[in-house]
Amino acid sequence: MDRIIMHVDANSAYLSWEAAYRLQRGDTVDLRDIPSVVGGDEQSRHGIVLARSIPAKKYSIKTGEALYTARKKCPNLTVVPVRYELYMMCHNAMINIMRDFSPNIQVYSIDEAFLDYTGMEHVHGDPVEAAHKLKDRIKKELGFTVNVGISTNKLLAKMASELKKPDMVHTLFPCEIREKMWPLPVRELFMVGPATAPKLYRLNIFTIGDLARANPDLLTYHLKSWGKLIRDYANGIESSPVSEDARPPIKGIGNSTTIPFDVDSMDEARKVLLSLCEMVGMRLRQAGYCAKLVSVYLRNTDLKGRSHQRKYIGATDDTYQIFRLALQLMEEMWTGETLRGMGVHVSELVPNDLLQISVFDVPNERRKRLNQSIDEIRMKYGPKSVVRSVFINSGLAPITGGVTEDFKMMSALL
DNA sequence: TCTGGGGTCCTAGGACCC
DNA sequence: TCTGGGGTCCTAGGACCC
Repeated sequence: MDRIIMHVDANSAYLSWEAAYRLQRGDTVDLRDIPSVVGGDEQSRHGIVLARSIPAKKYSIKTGEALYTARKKCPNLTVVPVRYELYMMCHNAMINIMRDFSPNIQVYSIDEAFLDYTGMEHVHGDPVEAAHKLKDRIKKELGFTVNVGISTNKLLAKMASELKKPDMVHTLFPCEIREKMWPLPVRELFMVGPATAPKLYRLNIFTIGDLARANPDLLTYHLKSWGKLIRDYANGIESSPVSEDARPPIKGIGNSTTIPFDVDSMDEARKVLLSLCEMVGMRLRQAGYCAKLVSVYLRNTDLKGRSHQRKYIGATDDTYQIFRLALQLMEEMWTGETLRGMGVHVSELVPNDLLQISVFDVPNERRKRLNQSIDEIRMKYGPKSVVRSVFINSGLAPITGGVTEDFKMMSALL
């Protein structure tokens, strides 16, 4: 029996959410009606476009491009700052409305989720009508629009929700693939990115339909297993379940940052590294894991990145231990060139409680208790409540990571 | 004084073992 | 005198998503 899957996608999420919030607070201008973007802080060199309005799109402003170039395209562009707490609230509110239509929801990202409507016709009626009800309820109650895609699997539902925006319901059932999906540029297929698309062009594959009908051996030869995957997708073949709680265990935790100033001294690099390790360590302990592998990433002023990694004998969740290995890795890798960005990533995670104490581990109750109490204070009073003295007046954030300010909220969701 | 930050999965090549 | 072949682990890098 065919499933019925819906994919709900908030239109220009960050920007719409900010717009809805401002209108609610009495603003008279709707950001969605003017050229506007949500952008990072240029002072700390995080100045890129995170979301754009449809009028901004008309100036060919792209998500991910520098605010500097966006302003060149449109000098009177309105730029508003990011506000993750607001996004989390909007996300939660959207998911809650979705739950009225099915008990089986899979959150895909902050602005997208799947809904398994199979068997729900008896409760809420025809899927297309239900999708309209869902869309209209979100618009009326929350003040922003979504697209809903409907089909028999997650891939097609997602492709459907991308068709025409905003505020639309689309179906893309298998019998509609030829008509609605095959004429689209191949780049618009899920999993065909900026590296794969040019390879396909060279094989004379320009539309999703071209890919669907391409010789499988040719694709395998040029693209290995990737070729088979995207050819299946082009034919609408995909069968993963909408799984709410079977959320796979996390594989790794990482934090990276573009440093507000160029770094050429080991002293500064150490501080940045430490602030990254603070965040990684805290998140690792919060998730209840120890890590076996630590990786350090350096990015120079040409924006070229390199990484260097090493395994522990055993595993750890101690900030200081992570830092020590990370520092060693950085010293081995860094040739002294000017750095613009740095990252720390841990992986090969072992659940805390299953961890076997290796003979190499120095039992360090004192350090463990220290980590614990610092985490507790930070969870309660915010990440800035405990700060290592090296960061005072350093011009650096004592804890570095994209979700620092919202750590409490983000972790509450998970 | 242009280019974020969070993920997952896959592959290539070298080291090493039998 | 000769230069196999399979398997695993490790590391670095690249692909994609939001």
